[in-house]
Amino acid sequence: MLNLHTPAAPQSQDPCSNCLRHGQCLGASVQNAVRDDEGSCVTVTQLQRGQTLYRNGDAVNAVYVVQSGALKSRRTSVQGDEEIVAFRLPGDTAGLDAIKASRHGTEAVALCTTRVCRVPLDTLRREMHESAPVADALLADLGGEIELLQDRLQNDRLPAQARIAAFLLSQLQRRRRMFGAQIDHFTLPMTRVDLGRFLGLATETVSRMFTRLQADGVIACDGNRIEIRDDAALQRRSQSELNGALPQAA
Amino acid sequence: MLNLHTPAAPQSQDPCSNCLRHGQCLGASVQNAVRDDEGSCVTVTQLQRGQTLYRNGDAVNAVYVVQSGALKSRRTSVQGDEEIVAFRLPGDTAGLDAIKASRHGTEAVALCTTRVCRVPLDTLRREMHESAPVADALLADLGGEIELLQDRLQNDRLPAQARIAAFLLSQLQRRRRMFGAQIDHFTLPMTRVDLGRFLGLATETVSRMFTRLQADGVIACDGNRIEIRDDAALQRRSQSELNGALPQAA
DNA sequence: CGGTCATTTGAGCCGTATCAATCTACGTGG
DNA sequence: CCACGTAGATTGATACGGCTCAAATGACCG
Repeated sequence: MLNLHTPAAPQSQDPCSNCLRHGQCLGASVQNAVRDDEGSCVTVTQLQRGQTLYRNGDAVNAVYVVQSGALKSRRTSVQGDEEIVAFRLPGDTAGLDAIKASRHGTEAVALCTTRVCRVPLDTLRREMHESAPVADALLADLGGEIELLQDRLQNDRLPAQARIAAFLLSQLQRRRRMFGAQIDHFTLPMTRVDLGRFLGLATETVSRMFTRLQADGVIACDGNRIEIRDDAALQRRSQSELNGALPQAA
Repeated sequence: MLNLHTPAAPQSQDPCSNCLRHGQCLGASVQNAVRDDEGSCVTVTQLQRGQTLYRNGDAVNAVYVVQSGALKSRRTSVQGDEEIVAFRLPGDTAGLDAIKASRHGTEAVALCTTRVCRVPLDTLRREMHESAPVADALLADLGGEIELLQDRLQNDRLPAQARIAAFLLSQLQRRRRMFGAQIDHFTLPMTRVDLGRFLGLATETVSRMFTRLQADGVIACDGNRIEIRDDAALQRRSQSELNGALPQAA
């Protein structure tokens, strides 16, 4: 019951100054395009864990770029249970999935303390015509969303262990792009329950796969703190080669 | 081995005149926008069953709107087997999934004799800035692709019978939008094998589900000719209510 | 007429869901 | 400070849905 809806008051000044990805996102390109004309339309908001950014059925007034923290975009299935469409990490844009419809078909909820950069939709639509960089950034984000969903579709057809392995690899790569290629451990912002709802697996299965990957020495983990001990083995398992644990010659 | 690559020579004249959806697609809005300036950049091409429109790795030079017939957009999974991302029916746009990357990540193959309307990508990108209708049509198509993939993700988590039921309903609705609400039968352009690769089911499972739906009187079918005998029952089964066959009192 | 491809049906097995129990961490109120 | 309730995580036992393997049939085509 901790879904306080109202986000904290937006902070002014340069919205990109505190962003983990300043200047490399849809929000930044809009901000740059607008700056010439008038004041800032792009505002920054902070959410606490569990707070909702927008709900299913809300009018689509803006899209949101994650600056720090993490969101989950969720849907409710016909049977009434939660399905997680995507996790949004810094640099990702949430809300684009409703750019066709006038109302959101998903909800966005903060997984931890999260800063987002709010881009009004009318600004976006206007600047898309005025500014080539904005148009490019928008098309890139939309195309990225499509690629993401296609990859997810493929992933959902792999056996459970491969889904987990592929997920961990994608998380690892995200951190590496952000913090450097030497990173080999990180903290997952989501629970096992969320992970199950994202990957289409029962929570118990998720847990069992983590246990197995640990037992085989591929990863080490303490709660949500994950250490990748064997990249290559994880890679093999993500392609459902089940012999990923053995020390292989060539 | 019947993948003759070269499509038939494009036909000139008004590209929309023979289209099942003339004037209501991305191609038409581009055509209208361009017509003012210069000659037509939008060309029509006919494909035979099995012909490839574009391949994985090809440079993305254009997107294609289906005028009549049907395409499948396919990918190859890490294990090397075909996965069908989407079927493209008249009015659908193929090739948008690569709008971010410079090369296609999917292949498009004709399921039967198919006419497509080719829209060059540079024209599209240019007119997107010049013409609001083009921008709107493009955003709508991209948003539609995202919605489609999200729906597919949900569908892939339902039991086999529900996936088939939901698929048949979606096909039925497509025909009804095109030919009228009284339609209750149609011919599927794809094989059971394709359907399995689309829905993430073994061919045998697809076949068994068709058999069961027939035995229960929900549908009748002769090969790919499908008749929907009980809309409501199909609807119930698409939500994995397994009692869909019984005659129900409210 | 023989080859290939699509479809259907049956038998058996395997992976994952489900059900159930336990354990921990955490926050709340007595 | 402790008793309690709640939520997440882990582990085991069992059931079942769909995949795999196998075989038979029919349609189409060279």
